[in-house]
Amino acid sequence: MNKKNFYITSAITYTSGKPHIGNTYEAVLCDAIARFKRMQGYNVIYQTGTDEHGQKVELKAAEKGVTPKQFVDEVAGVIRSIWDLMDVSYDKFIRTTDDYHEKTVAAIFKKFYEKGDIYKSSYEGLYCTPCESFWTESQLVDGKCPDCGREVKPAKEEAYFFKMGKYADRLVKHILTHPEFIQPAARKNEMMNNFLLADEFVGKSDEELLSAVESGRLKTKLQDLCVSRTSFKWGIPVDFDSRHVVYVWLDALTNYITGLGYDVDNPSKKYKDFWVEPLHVVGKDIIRFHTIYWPIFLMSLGEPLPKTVFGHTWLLQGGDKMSKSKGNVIYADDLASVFGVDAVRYFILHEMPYNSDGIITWELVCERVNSDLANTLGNLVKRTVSMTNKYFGGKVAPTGVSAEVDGELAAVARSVRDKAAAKLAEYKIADALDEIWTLFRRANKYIDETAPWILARDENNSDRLKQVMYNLSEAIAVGANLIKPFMPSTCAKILGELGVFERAWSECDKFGLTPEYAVTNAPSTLFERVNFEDIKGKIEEITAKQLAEVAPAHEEESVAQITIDDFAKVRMQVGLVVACEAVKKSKLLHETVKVGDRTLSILSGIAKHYTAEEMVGKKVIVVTNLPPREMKGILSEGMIVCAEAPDGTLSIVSPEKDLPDGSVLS
RNA sequence: CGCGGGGUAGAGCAGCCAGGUAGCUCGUCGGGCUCAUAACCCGGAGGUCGCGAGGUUCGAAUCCCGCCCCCGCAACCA
Repeated sequence: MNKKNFYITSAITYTSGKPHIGNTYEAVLCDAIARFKRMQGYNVIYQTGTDEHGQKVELKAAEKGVTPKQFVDEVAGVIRSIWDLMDVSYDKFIRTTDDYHEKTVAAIFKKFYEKGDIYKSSYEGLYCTPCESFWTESQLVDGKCPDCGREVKPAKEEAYFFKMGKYADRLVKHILTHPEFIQPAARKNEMMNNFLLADEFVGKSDEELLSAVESGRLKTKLQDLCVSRTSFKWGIPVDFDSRHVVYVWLDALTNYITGLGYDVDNPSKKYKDFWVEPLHVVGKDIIRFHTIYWPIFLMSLGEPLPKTVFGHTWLLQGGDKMSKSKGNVIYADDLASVFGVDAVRYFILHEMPYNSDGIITWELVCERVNSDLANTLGNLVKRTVSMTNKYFGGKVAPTGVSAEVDGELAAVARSVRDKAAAKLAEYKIADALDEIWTLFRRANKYIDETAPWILARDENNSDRLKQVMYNLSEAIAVGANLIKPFMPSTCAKILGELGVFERAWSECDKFGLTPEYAVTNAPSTLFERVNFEDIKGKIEEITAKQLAEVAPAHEEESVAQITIDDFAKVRMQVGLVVACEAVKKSKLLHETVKVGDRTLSILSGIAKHYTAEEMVGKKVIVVTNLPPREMKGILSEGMIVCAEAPDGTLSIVSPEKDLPDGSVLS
């Protein structure tokens, strides 16, 4: 009776605003895995939550005129309500502002310091005082602060650093010897080559790397990490130096153990029981933090490393990243209001390819839901229940009058459980769902093969017909049990229609188990078909609402006023593009522009918007008194003026009348 | 010569690691059926598997070499 323990976490969601469908996907993905494991008999703790500290939160709160705490309370509430709406069965919802978390993080930081893994030094860079930000040389715009355009000056800021290098060899060795640590495996190379290995080791085989580690020859490019900040206050104070707050990533990552009751001196029983082979599910963009910094923090604490960090791909809106200013953000609650919670869960779990990003559009959701849920599954259940009522008053039991096709159906039903489980073990959720759907498809086919309506014409076939109807219910029951982790309420609904209870995992590969089915006499429609044309109006409303929310924000942007003299400093002239070519491996075009009697070489980042050929012959506006600057080894002697739409589309600006090049703007 | 992923039917993907009749879902066309939600079942059309009449092989989507294109990250966008 020793049930195995299983600990799974999603990343905690940053509380800067309402989570979109992509964020929600992660919570639902973890939920499906957690539910599946529970069904298989594990004791599961699934932890999710919110990441609430940091400068961005502080700024957003100030904008709204509330305290950071008030701000995160509200957003955390929204996030949690969406998780709840989506039936996310988390066991623990942690907030990084929870008192035990803050206390433990401060203690961990102190332990690192006492151990000598954290040391005090200073961060040097160019500082913009009003913005309280450090910038590097290359980030500056025109030698000034990229945010506010004011002067920056060299400055030193006191900060604490973590000695990452101390653990680099051990980490590389762990990655090399634990292939399951970074999943999908393709991500391993990315981490090694980009962040860990020094250049001369990139591309070497695992064997060579391993021997280099063993003999102490391995070099890495892992730098010490700055783990404290003094530029803002909204964070966990360093307890022995209260001017500093703990770096948000150190704060956030430790949630995985503080939520279990980890304590530097006296870890809880729960922690010891569940921090065994934890699974972290995270977006592919933050794999780096979870496979480099987090394991190193754990090594420093002397704790075991997670078994697997699974980096899932993203859900993209029509191939683009979602953004409010494009009005194309899709939220789980909007989708659920049209399609229902389980339909949305099904879509996001099913539509996510393993290796590449998935695509979501309202139209794709519509197609998928109609086809897989309304047609294949919903209609199957409905026709089965209807016929059972029509022919047998709703009650069927096995009669033993079988045919060869019965065996085929039963074989599929018996094999589905393990096939789905095998896919799920590799985190191939979409494939697991497909396995289950083969059973529903097979059942639809079985109806055609047995043609119950023909059997019903002859009283002598009654026992055969009864067996057929029983087999159908049984096949549906098996499938319904297996979709529980993915669509919990649909599972319950179907079993309700059939008038049976859930079965145990050990019985999900059995066929013919139920003694009798007594189906409902009023079959319901599980999933309504949705006509895409009918929801277009609703989608437009949602888009309009988003755009309306964004528009005022743009107007509020305070743009510093300038004087007419300031404006006069900028010399803009009409130019004629006489030649143009694309610059390789960049989004730059290299134009040769005739401006009066001068000919300028100009680079502009517009290759995504204009081809080199179409630029030739265009009249453009050029800023001609900028200092020349070199990019990609080519000198740029001016700037072509462009207008940018909210969605990022760029347009060059041309004089409305056909003025000669060299004409001056004023 | 930055790093990584990808290019397979109109769309979205699997197959590639362990070479051997090119597969799935949707769409489309035709047929069947009538229990059911314009559903369900069957069949057809549609693919030079990015390019190189390249290499290895009896045999390459799959392994090797060269090239092109797309997408992330990085850089850059005067």
